Formats: sequence, C-alpha cells, structure tokens
Amino acid sequence: MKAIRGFKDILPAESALWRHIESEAFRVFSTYGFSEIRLPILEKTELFSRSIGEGTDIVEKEMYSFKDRRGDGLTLRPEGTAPAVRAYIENKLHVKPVTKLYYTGPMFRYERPQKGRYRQFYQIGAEVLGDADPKVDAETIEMLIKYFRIIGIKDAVLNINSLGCSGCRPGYKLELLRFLGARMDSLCENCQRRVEENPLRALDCKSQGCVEATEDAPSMVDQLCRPCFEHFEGVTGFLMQLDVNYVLNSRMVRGLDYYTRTTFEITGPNLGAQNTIAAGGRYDKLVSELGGPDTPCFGFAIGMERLSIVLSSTGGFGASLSSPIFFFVSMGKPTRKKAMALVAEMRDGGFRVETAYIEGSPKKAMKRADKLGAVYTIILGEDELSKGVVSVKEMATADQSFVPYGELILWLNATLTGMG
RNA sequence: GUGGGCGUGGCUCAACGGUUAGAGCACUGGACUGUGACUCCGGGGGUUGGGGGUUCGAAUCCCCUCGUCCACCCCA
Repeated sequence: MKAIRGFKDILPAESALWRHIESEAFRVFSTYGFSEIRLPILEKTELFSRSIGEGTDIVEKEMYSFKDRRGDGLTLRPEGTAPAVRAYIENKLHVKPVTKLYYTGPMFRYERPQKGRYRQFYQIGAEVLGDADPKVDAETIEMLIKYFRIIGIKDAVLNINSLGCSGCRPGYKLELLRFLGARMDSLCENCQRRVEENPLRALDCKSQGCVEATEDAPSMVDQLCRPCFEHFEGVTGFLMQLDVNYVLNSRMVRGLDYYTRTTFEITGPNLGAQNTIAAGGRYDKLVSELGGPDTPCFGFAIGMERLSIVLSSTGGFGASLSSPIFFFVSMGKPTRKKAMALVAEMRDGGFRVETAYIEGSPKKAMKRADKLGAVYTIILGEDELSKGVVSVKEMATADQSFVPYGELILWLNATLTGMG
C-alpha cells in the first residue's frame, strides 16, 4: 500500500521543523492582533466556484468535488480565504470594526505533483476583514516579511502590483485587449486562446513570442482610477516607511478572481519553478458577493511545504529543535522499581527520558543510547542501588559521575544550564 | 492535461545483452561477561517499481502501466 499520488507523510524528521514554522507564525501574527480560526476542510462546492471564479483553473479542473449521501455537492477546500469569509459572514463577526484571523491546515488541488507542489498541501493563512486602509496592506506584508526573517528565510523577494477595482479594471482590460488583438500572430497558442477569457495572463506568459509581443503593453498601474492609484501609492509609501523592499511588477497576475487592488507574491530560493512561498492581496468585494455586508479585506497564504524546503535547503535545523534526550538504563531486576520511580520524577521535571531494562552487560543499552542520540545516559545497576546513587554519563565526553537519588534533578538542571 | 529525464537491498549508487546482480553507509552477531563512538571478523537483507514482448540468455532492448523529478501549465 502506498499513499495516493500527490499526498505524502510528514515524518518525525520533518515534523519538528513544521511545528516550529507554525508556532513562530502564530506567535508573530498574534503580536499584530491576529487570532486563530479553525475551519472545516469540506465546504459546499458553490462557495468556491462563486468566490474563486468559474473560469479559473482551480475551479475548472483542480477541485476534489463529490456528492455526499444526500446528493449535496461538496468540495475539499482548495484554499482558505473563501471558508474564512464564509465563517466571517455566518458568525456575524462583522459586528466588530476589524477582524484579524489566521488559520492553518491542508488544502487540496488536483494538479500534477512536482517539487513544491502536492495535491494535499498545507497553508498558513491570515485575513484582515473590515479595513480598506492601505496601511493594512503594508503592515500585513511587513508582518510576513518579519516572520520570514525570524524563521531564517534569506533571499525572499517581494513583488507587488495593483489590479485596480471594478471601476478601472474593465477599461484597462479593453485597452489591453486592443493591444493584444493587434499582435495576435506573435502570441503563443495558449495565449491566443485565453485572450478572451483572461487577457492579463498574456502578460505573465513565459514564451519568447509573448514576452516580446507584450513588452510595450499598457500597464495596469498606469490605468488605475484615482482612488485605486492613491491607495496603491499609500501601500508603497508605507512599505518604504516600514523598510520593506519590494519590486513593482505590473505583470503579476493572480489566478483567483476575487482579488482587487493590491496583490503581492513572495518568492524564495532553491525551489525551481514553484518558487512562490507566500502570496495574497486585497479582496474588497468578496464578502459582499458572498452575501455579507460591504467589507474590504486583505489576506495572504504561505505554502508550508515550500517554506520547509527553503529552510531545510539553507540548513541549520534539526537537532536544535528538539530537546535533549536522556536515556535511563536499569540493570538487573532489583533495580527496576527504583528506576521507574526516578524516571517518573525526571519526566515530572520536564526531561525527555527514554528507558531500557536489561540483564547482564550494559553494552547493548549504551549502543542504543548512542543510536537514539542521548545526551546523557543514566545507569542504575545493583552497585548503584546498594549505594543509593545513579551513574550519569555524558555521552559526548564520556565523563561519568555518581549522583545520589535525591540530587538527580538538581544535578541535571545545574549541568544543563552550565552547558548554556 | 502536454513534453522530457530517472526508477537496482532501508539510503547513496555500480554492473559492455552473458557465471550465483555488487559496493559503501545503515542493520545485526562476535572480538569486548558493568559501558556507546573507533578498529577487526562474521551475518541477514533484492521476484532490479509492476505487467507484457524480443532473445539461447534481459537490470540492460521494445511496448504498456505506476511512481518520481524537471519544464510547460498553474499556484501557496
């Protein structure tokens, strides 16, 4: 039996890093006023088709959708924003002026697996609901950058853009359409086909012909209406004030329909083609489109697998993330009772203790201690038992000393803090 | 969904179409009856991803399939 395609286990060797990634995110986000929300993994299909957009790749060909026993159309969530917004409306969280939420968990998309892209993947998301101020955009991005710095992401690059609003985007789209229409022959097949659907995509295309053909294409940022332009200027201005470096990328396009105004993407090193480690933006119309009150919002999602790839490729993690292991060896039947009592005492004291009970030579136990990566091995044999002590051996130096039962915890604490 | 690379013990990899598919690491036993790492000696572990075909003979060549990686696409 094997896990199904695009699904994988996260084994202990990796999970310590995952927990670290999550807990640091929650710690940092909470200092910005975010609180956790736990969302269902399954939602009505309609929630996603309406929010993400009928014509998008996600909705069109990547969702795990099925009918339940009653015949209701359900979908394994492909992203977190729509469920968060649904919960926000349903639970009337809008009675508060601003709501800041974060969440984590698995998302599902039926895509071809490759490095940094899986069918079940994990995101950490955050949403600010109820504030249109450009300061929110800048501050939330700054929070994300700070978080990346804290967990040790280097060489992250922030790209930002503005997609305008329902007022100015259609006009831009028309103009772009005219521009592309005059150059249809130089566009790749793919882009010729999608010009009608989503002309913005052509700006993002990597094929030689499209890159050249769209070199002088009109840029959205130049076509923003006054309010959108001022908003965008506000965002970039605040980013500068917050010392956040960014690249203005007027070609950056989003694959979800709900985005308005600010959008951004952060890329990381050592990831190949799937190099976006976090992305997001503003979605000012989504809440009202889903039946809630007019509520401007901003949010982002982080790809956990990609983060963990970047972090493990740049090194430094592993042993340091888990606490030192103590290995307690009890030798000979008479020692057993005392050993169990001492182990219990150590665990109550917060130590991480593995145990082995052996007859005869401690050789095997020592070997096992070594394999486990024990920092200290504590031996209680019949000699020690008769003296009321244990032998404590520091594995790295092979130093060994007798410690009376009653002083064991104190001794360990003193030694550990001494180590620094 | 499209194109390409790669699948050999737990891991990293060898093996011109030709003996019983090897090595290092890992695992395990001993040298070493109260002490791990280092050293030495021994041991177990493979239907060469799976299925079919070509051939006297296939890990090796061909086809199908599954998986993985890369690019496209898409996105976190």
